[in-house]
Amino acid sequence: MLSERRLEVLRAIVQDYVGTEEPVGSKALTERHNLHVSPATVRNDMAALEEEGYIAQPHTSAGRVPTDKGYRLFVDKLADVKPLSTAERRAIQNFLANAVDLDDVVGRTVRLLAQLTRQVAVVQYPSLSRSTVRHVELLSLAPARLMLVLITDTGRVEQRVVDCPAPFGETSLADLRARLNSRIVGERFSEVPRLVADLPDSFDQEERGTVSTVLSSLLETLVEETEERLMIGGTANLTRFGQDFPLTIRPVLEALEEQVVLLKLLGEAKDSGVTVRIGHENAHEGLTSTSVVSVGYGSGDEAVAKLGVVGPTRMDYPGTMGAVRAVARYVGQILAEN
Amino acid sequence: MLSERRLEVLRAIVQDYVGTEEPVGSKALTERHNLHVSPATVRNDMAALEEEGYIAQPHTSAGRVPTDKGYRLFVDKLADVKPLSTAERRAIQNFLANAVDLDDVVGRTVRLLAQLTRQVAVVQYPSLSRSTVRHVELLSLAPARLMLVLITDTGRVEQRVVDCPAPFGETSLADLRARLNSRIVGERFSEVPRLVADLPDSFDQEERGTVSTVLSSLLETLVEETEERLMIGGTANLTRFGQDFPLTIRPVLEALEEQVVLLKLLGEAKDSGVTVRIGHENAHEGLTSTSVVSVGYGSGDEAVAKLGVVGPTRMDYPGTMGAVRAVARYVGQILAEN
DNA sequence: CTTGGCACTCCTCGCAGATGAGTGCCAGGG
DNA sequence: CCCTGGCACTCATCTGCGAGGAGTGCCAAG
Repeated sequence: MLSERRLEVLRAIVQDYVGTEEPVGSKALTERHNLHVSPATVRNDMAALEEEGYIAQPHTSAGRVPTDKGYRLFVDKLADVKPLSTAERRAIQNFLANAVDLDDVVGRTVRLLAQLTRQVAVVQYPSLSRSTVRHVELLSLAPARLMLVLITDTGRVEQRVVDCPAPFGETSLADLRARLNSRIVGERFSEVPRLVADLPDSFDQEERGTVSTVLSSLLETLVEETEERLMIGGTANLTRFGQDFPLTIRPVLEALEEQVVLLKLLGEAKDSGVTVRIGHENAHEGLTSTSVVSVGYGSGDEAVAKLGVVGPTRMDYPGTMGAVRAVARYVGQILAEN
Repeated sequence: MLSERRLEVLRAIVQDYVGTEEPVGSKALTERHNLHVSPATVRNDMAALEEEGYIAQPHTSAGRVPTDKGYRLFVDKLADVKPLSTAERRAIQNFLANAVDLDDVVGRTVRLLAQLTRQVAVVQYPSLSRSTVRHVELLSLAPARLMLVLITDTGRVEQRVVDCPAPFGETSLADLRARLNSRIVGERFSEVPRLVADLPDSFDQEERGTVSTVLSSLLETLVEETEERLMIGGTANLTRFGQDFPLTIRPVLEALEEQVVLLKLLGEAKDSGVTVRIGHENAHEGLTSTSVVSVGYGSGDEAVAKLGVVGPTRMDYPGTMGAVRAVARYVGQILAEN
């Protein structure tokens, strides 16, 4: 186990390195922090920390740099989430409150996060699977062609065209529409399959085919369109990474374009509380020199989606975590108000 | 006026520079192209071209590099759009044909363009203003609360919640829905205001208020949501720019995040034919060292939206123009088929 | 366990000279 | 009149070298 002071040294190293972006030496440490010990002592501590793998030196006779393991210890034990100032909080609330629809909410959230953290922001659209049904609409486009429109409590709309095996009268349609809505409005998506299973039974033989088709299309929408959408922003902040550029930035940009990768990344976050994945903890190859700070957000107690930021492992973790948490909270509020 | 051979020299310079990314000298030119003249002659021509402002040298005793003006002449007079190979065409068709909905079409188009041109691709969603109405749906959410859903012929769906001044019965609602649809289905958006102007008159006094509210909400949707959406991709290709990175790439990434900027950029494109904006011809400051190749696309003869790519001024114009044109054509076909 | 001292490593920076690609100009030839 | 070879000149790039300095590791003493 590391002594109290050694942890203090590690904390100081992380803070300094994040601030200066340069390897930090023993002398600078004693000057900038009140450690009450001499550089030589710090050197011994550093040697121990290096031995344990928390810090490393780029080359002999250079200062030390935290390793992924060092950052991990830092966020787990040494850092407190830094709450935002009230001014910032108010700014967030105002900015989000002006959103006019779901797209706008998500768009504003992305911009906000990117600006606050000066990093790349990723926001997932409220997931269908955890939402509830606000309304289902069936429209007749042609005698044997329907359009199915699904509206969620988070304001999302999904639509899909259904080709029916046989023409379907307006009255039957109205009937189906009414029965469908009475069964599933207000229910969670995951419940829907169970709730509609026996619906075809109550229709005439000849209509049953169409009803089944519509239902399977509905269920398909539920599953398939659970395909999560997301929005990203602040990619320009990647240019602050360092100057050894193309090598670093390229794979990150590539990863950011792969929605699958991002969704997996966000998916790994815990439902509640801020999750931090540091460097090599990220499975994806292009992101081994970045950290991902993510958190779930939702209109109620439960998370309906996640959001987060992607930045260099050398980032201001307390500040970033604070910003991410605060933004998630306010987005949740906004969604709840609709 | 420049002689035939001098134009030939300019063409050779552009081609070589695009290929090698390095200033091209007189000797290399004569070796790599069959100009049938000596380096000394080429030097004279180059001096003349420089005099006219078509090329420039980064510093004395370096090769020449085309200027924006040089590229302009090149694309206007010296370059033929390079058609894609049949294999490429088939690949495009297959890839696009598998799209399941509008989002998917646009998403695939972006990826396709980015991959073909190895540059940043920008695709605008089919614009509402030039589309026609496929269906309007009115749903009752609460006694005095409606949801308005608008479906376009290009598959786009816009929805909006309307708060009514007074409760509105189901029968009146069905009535309004039917009349609305019979008037505007199949019509272009720009026609809608005229077509629905007198609709409130045919309703009872007490319902008129709600009808007007709904209609104005509809018109608002038409105007406001003509707010164009777009999708971009292939930003990772920016890393191929050069190595003087942060300076170049940063403003470009920033510009790409400003939808307004991009929309303006695409908006400047002609409706038909490929438009090329080179370097400083782009109004936006961050894009003065990039070129934008754009083209309109649509399901019929008329363009409903635009798409294009953003890349360094030093780009393969014939190839890029060919790819952009081809992709636009096939996207148009796909949209027409729905 | 802490501290000051000291030798050592090795990165960074600046400078000088060599290299070489590329140019501009000029005089001669078709 | 245009093309061509020759030639001097410019200037960015590369290389090697030495000084400077930050930072370390180790040791012996408090």
